[in-house]
Amino acid sequence: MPTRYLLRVAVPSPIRRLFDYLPPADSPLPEPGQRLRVPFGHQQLVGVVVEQVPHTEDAPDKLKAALASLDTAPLFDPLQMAFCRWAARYYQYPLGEVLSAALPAPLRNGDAAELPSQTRWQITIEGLGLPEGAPKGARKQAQLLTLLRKGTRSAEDIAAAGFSKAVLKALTERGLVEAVSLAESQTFDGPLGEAPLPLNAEQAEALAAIPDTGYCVSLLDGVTGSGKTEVYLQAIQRQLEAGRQALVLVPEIGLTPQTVARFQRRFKVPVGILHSGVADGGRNQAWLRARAGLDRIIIGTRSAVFAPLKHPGIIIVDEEHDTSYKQQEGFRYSARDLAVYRAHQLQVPLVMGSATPSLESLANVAAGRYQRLRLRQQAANHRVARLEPVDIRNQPLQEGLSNKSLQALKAAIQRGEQVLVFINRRGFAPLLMCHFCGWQAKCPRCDARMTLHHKPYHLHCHHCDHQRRVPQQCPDCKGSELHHIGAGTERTEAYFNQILPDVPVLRIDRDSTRSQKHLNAMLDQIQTGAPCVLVGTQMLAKGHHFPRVSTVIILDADGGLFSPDFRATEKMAQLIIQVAGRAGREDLQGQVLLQSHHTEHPYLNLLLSQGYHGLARQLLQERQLAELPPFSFMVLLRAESKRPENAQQFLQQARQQAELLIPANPQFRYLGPLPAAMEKRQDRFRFLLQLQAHSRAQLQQFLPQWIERIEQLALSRRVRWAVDVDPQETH
DNA sequence: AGCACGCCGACT
DNA sequence: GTCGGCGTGCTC
Repeated sequence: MPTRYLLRVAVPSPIRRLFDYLPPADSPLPEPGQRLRVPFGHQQLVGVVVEQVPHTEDAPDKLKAALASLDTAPLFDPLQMAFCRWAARYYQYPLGEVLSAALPAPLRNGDAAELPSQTRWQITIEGLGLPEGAPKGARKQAQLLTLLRKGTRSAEDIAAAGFSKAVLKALTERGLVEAVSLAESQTFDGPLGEAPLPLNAEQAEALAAIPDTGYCVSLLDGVTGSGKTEVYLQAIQRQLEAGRQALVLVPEIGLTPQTVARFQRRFKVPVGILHSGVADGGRNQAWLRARAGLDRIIIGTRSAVFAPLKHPGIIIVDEEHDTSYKQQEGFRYSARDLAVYRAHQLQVPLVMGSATPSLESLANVAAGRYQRLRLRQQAANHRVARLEPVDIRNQPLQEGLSNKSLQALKAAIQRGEQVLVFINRRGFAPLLMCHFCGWQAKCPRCDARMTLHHKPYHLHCHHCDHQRRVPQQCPDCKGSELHHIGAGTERTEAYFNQILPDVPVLRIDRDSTRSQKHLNAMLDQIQTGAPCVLVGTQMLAKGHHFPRVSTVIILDADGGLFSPDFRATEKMAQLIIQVAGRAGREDLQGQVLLQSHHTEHPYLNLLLSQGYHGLARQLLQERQLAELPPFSFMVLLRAESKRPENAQQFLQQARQQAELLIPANPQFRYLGPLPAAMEKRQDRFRFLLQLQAHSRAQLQQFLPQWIERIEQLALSRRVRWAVDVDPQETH
């Protein structure tokens, strides 16, 4: 008698186990990797078949039947299933949730995995050559061109985006857009559009060192302007010529239309974009096209590391030091680290690039796991900006600026250049305080002060988004003198507007760039090269190129020197070098003024005299002495609760359980429970327990056993808890 | 995580 | 009298 097979299914639920189901009545027995709609408690979920099993281990009476099969063939191939299983195990996150995170939203919710139409509309080379916003006077046409710059679209997509047939027709007649069949977009005489740039000796050497096939991780370690992208492009070209695909990961903010346009200009192949700025439908298409092998280059942010590839050829991780590769909640994976495993699994080369490589990657080079490819030489039209400390001890400051900085700023503007002022605080003032009694505006839900914003005028908590109106008088003493203390981007912007009434001041921070249109308008204005002052936060350090900026002022370089976070100095140095990379390009000699109260601090001096790598060497030595990552492996158990004692006790008990498994010893250390850096956030009290192990294997073996015990603690259901493997933020 | 069931306070 | 607070338990 034939056995009636059961299906072992991964369901997107926080329960760390698989569930067995009877196969759905209608279809043939689903294969591993196929999606099912299943009943789960009182809801219905989309699960993925992991295995066909002849019988269930326990509770056969509880078995339910799957409701329907959602795919006729596996959506995940065996290799991808294995990749997700590995990720689930490494980050100790439920497989069902990992598989769910690997899919674009529509597929996650059970939509059919179908590519709609066989005809695609594509922007022509002429169309790409036009500036953004053209043709002038034809708004709809310009908008459609902007859409098609992101990649080809089917007629359905275009209609769904609100464009009529007439718009498409007009663009076709102007020769700016053309129809291509899917088959046609696959077959082309060669992948090249624009000609490759000539390589200098270092670039040629780097390119030659990247193998065509087989696993090999290269760290492309090159200063800004040394032409890393050209090396990526030519490495990708070889893969395209061999009929294979390239997966390119970029930081969240780095995926600008300029980046995409550069790839599209260079190659005639279809490019897929996977990132949050692309609507669900588009992302779904890109995912399916990557899987079908139709898109030959897939560019995306963090989650694109899960993109399926029919003919994998190479993986690129640009700006590998960028922290946006690590997801900071839920499934706390690092796309950069997963990319390494994926490249190994697919046996393809991986190239990571950065001007400021993470200490992790530098340690991997030192250990011989990665090969380092250095680009020290800047292109002729790039010159390194000079870093200059500005001692602001006992100096009069105007809105945070020293006289020296102010003079440099004015001089640059007078020379017709652009200036960038970097402040790591948005809003008008980080503190509202009563002059009479010292009352401060605090967030009712967090251990944080509320930031005063002027446009619109309100108080805003940057940690929980709580907002309230600004009191007219002190709520405590009724005093009417409320002082705005400290400066944020808004205040600095207002200050420059006041002292330089004829100079445009552009503020670039999360508040001012919420509208893509406004951001684009500002970027356009910057590109004109007319003198202006850019005021902004970290956003300025990423992605965008400002060739006419000659002078950069970093208002406060001290942040990274005294932080309890062991990564703070590394991050500060990366930020300074990245911001400096924005200055003094083309023909302008740039200068970067670092305002500091600690100009003789050894870290700052090392950075100034030996550059990023000099400081990195020192920091790596210190990490080694302190046995901190990357010389040990860290895991955090985070817990939060409205009752602080619950969270703290939970971690205490979790630690006891851990010590039963592995008693504390020099190779396996425990720290905590400790209050988190901001103990209260959104009305929850947060604590953490830190584990540091010398052996990654030992830690990985320990984690599932520990979590099993944690789940059995009564308190585990009364607090929110999460395991964070390789945490970025350790406070 | 959802979602239901279950047992105690301030409302139409 | 009931609407709803969140504690507790379950999900093949």
